[in-house]
Amino acid sequence: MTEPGATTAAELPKAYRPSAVEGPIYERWLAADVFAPDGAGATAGPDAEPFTIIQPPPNITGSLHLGHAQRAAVEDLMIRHARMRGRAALFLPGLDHASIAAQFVLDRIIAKDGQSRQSLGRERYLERMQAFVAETREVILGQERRLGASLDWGRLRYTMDEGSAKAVRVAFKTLVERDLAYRTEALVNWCPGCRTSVSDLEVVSTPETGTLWSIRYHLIDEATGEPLPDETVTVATTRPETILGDTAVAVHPEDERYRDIVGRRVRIPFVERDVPVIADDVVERGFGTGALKITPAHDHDDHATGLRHGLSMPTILDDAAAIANTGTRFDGLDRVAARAAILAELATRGDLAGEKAHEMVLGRCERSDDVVEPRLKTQWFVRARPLAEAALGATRSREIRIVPDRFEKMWEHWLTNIRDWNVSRQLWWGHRIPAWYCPDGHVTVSSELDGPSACETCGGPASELAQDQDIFDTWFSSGLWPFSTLGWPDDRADLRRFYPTSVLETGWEIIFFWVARMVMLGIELTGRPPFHTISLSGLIRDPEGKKMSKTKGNVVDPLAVMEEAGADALRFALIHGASAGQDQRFGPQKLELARNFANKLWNAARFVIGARPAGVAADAARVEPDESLLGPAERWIRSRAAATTEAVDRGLADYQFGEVTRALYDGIWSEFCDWGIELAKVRLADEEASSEERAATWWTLVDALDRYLRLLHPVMPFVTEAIWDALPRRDGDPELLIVAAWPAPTGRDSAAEGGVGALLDLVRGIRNARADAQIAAGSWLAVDVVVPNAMAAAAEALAPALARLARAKPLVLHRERPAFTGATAGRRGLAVIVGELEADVALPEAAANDGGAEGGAGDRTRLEKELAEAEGHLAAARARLANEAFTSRAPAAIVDGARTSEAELTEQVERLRARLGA
RNA sequence: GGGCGAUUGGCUCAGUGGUUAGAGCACGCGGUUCACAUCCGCGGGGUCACUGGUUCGAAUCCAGUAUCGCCCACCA
Repeated sequence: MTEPGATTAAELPKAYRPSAVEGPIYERWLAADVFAPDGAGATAGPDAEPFTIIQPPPNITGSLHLGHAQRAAVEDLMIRHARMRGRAALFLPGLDHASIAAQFVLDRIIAKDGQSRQSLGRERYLERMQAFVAETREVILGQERRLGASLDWGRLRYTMDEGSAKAVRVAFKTLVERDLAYRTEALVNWCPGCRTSVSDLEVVSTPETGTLWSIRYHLIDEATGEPLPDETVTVATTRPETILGDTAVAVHPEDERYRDIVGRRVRIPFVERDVPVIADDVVERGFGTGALKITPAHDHDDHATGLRHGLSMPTILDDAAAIANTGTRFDGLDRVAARAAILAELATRGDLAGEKAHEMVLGRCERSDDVVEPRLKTQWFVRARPLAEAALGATRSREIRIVPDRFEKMWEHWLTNIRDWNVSRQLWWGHRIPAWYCPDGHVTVSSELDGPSACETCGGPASELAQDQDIFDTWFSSGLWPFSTLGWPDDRADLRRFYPTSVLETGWEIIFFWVARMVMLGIELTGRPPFHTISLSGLIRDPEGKKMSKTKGNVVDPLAVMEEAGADALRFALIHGASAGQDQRFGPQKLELARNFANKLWNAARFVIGARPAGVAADAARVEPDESLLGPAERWIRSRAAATTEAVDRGLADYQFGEVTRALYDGIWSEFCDWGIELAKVRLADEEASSEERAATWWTLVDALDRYLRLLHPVMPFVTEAIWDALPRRDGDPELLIVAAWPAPTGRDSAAEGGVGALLDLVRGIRNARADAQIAAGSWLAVDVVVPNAMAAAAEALAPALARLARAKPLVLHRERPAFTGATAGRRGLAVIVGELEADVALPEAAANDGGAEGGAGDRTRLEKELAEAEGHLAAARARLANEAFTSRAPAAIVDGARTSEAELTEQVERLRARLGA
C-alpha cells in the first residue's frame, strides 16, 4: 500500500507494449478486489447510490466476437465511470445456456461421431451437453477478462443455475395464476430441422422465387356422389403437398365466376376426401385463379378460415416434415419428395392445369435455415397484450428511456402488434416446463422443485402425474435476467439494493427477443421496470459495410487484435467509431489510430515523469502548485484539461461515447502534447526560472496528465492504470486508478485560453509563412512581434516558449510596429498577421536579396490570399450587420459577436493592405 | 405493402439553427533537436445527394425526389 502523498517510483519502459502491460494489471485489480461494489478495494460505501449495468449474458458455447467486444467496452466504460464517481457500481457477469443455439452446436459435434439427439436419448444427450458446456464456459469469460471488463466475478450467474431455475418456475406459475400464460392447441411455427416449434421472431422472412401451380379439383355429382370428369375448379398453390390436408375450397362471396359452385363439393385427390366449396372474403379475386384451397392445419390464413367455417383440420406432416397420417402412398415421403411425386401424379391424371414462376416470401428458421411449416400443436403461450401494454406505458411515461430515441418507433410498432408468445420448445437443453398432467388430462403447474404432490383438480397422486416434455424458449429465462440474477423471487439484499437496475446496454438486433421481454416480465413480476435506460449500440461491420459472418470469412478475431494492438486500442477504436445505434465499419485504420493514440499517451507520460526538475524529490508528495507561480502557459494547460473534462462529462451524460473519445483524443494529443508539453519544456529548461517556478510547471503537467488519465481510464483502462502507477499521488488517492475519484472540471481560465490561444495562433502563422517561403525547417530567424497592451504580460512571460516554437532568434516584442527597426533590422522579412498580433520574420541573407518586394514574391502572394479571404469575410459580416432584420431579430450575443468580428476584420484588412502597400 | 436509417473532402466518419463545416487515413512539401518516425511541422482538397419551404440566418428544421441499407408484414 502506498503511503498517502508518497510517490511510487515505477519507471515506464521506453517502448509501449500493451500485451505486456495488460495482463498483470488485470491481476492487480482482481487481487485488490475492486470490481465488486462491496469488495475489499471498493471505495463506495454501503450507502452509495447504486449503479447497475445489465449486459446480455453471452452464449455459453460461444466465443468473443467484435460485437461482444464493443458492447463489453461500452458497458465497462459506463461502469468504470460510475465507480470512479463513487457509486456502488455493479457489473454482473453471466452466461446464457442458449438452448436452441447450444443444441445446434452440440448436434453437429456428435454428428461427427455418427450420433444424433435421437440415438443418444434425452438423458445421455443432456449429460453430453453438461460436459460440453463445462468445457466451453471458461472461454468467453476469459475473453471478457482479456478485454478488461471489470465484472464482479463473485456474482457470476448462469441462466441454468439453481437461482434461474427457481425464478423460471415461480415466474411461470405466477403468469399462469394471473391468466397470462395458457395452454392451447394452435398453429405454431415448426422447424423440421430443429424438430421444435419456434417463436414468430425466430422465423425469418426470405423472398424467393417459387412456383405457383394451378390444380384442377373435380366437382362432385351430388346424384352419384362421384367426381365429374369435366366439371372442375382450379386452385392455385405454391405448396401442392398440402393438398393432402385440404378440407375446403374457398372463393370470394361476390365472385361471379364461382357463384354457382358455392355450397357444392369437390374431391381432394389422393386422400379422396370430398370437401365443400365455401365463400369467404379472405380470397383475393385477382390472385391466381380466384379459388383458394384451404389447409387449416398448415397455413395461418387457412387456419383462421377453418375456424370460421368449422372445418376439420387434419395434420399431414410429422416432426421431420414428412407426410404422415394421410393414408396415401405418400406417407413417409419427405415434403420435398412428396411435392414432386404429387405433381407428377397430377400431371399424369391431367389435373395439373399450369405452373408459373412466382415471387414469394418464405419463412425460414433463423437457426437452421429450414423452411418453417405451420403446424397444429398443443403448447404453452404467454399472453402478450397486457404485458405489452405495460411495457409501452413505461416508455411512454419516460420511466424507461431508449437511447437513441428513434428506436422507440420500432418499439411502439412491435409492441402494439404483438401476438402471443409461444414458449414451448420440443428441445431438451433448457428449463423443463413445470406443468404436470394427470391421466385425466388435468393440468397442474408447480413452482416446487419436486413438482406438485397431487393433481390440483382431481387430487390424483403425484406418481400418476407426468411432467410436460417440453422446455421453455431460451428467452424466457433471459427475460428474467435483471432480477433473477439479484435473487428474485427471494427477497435478497442485492435485489433491494440494485433493483431496478440502471442501464441495459445491448445491440438493437435483440430489442424484441430480449429487451422487450425483460421489460414486460419485469414490470409484471416485480412491479417495476427493470432499468431506466435502454442503450442500443449498432452492429460492427467489415470495412466494406458487410455484416461479419463466419461463412463470409470476414470476421475479425478480437483476441488476435488485442494481442497485436492491445485491449485498450481495441476498446478505444470500437467506442471511437460508434455513434448511438448506428452501425459502424471496422477496419485496420481505426485500430491503428487507437494504438497510435495509446502510444502517444505513453510517450507523453514518459516525458512528464522524466522531466521532474532536480528540485523535486523523486518521492515528493504531490503538491498543488502555488497559484502565484503559474504562468500563462500553466494556466492554459490547466484550463484545457478542465475543458476536456467538461466535454467528457457531457458525452457521458448523453451516452455519446464517440464524443467522449474525440474530446480525449483532441485534448490529449492536439492540446496537451502538441502545445502544453512544448510550452512547459521551455520553462522546465529555463535557467533563469526559479526552482519553485520550474516545480510549479512540472506539477501542472503532472496534474493535467493525472486528470487526462482519470478521464480516459474508462475507455483505456490498462494503459492509464500503468501510467498512473508511475505518477505521484494526491493525498487520499487510492493505490489504483480504477477506484480513484473522477476529476472535477475546475480551473477554466478564459483569460489564459484567449491570450495563450492567440499567441499559439501566431506561432502557427509564423510556421506557415516560413514553410510557404521554403525556409529550411531547422534555421533560426530573427522575429519582431507587435503585441497589443492587453496581451503584453502573457507575451512577455511566454516569449522564450514562442521563440522556441517559432524558431525565432532573437525574438523581440514591441508595443508598436517598429517598421524594420527591431530585430529584423531593416532586412526584408515575412509579414505575419494573425488576429491582433503581427510579426516580422527576417529572411536569411540569401533569400532576402532574391526577392524584389518586401519578403519576396511568395510572401506577397500569401498575404494577398489572406487579404482576399479577410475581405470576403468582412464583406459578409458587414452585409449581415447592414440587414435590419438581422440586427433586430437575432439574439444580442450573436449581433455583438458579428460587430466584434467586423471590427477585427476591418483592422486586419487594414494591416494587410498596409503591408502590401495597397 | 408499412416503417426506420444513411447520403458531408479520394476513403471512413464527427458535427441537430449562429460568424470562416471538422477529424483520422490517404495525398503533396519539409523535418535524425535529448517523450514519441506508432513521430513532428506545413499544405492542397468539400456549391454538406437533389428540389422547394420555414427563418434575420439552414449541413442542421419541414415537405417532396433520388440512390443505398435495414426492420416489420399470413395474399395462396
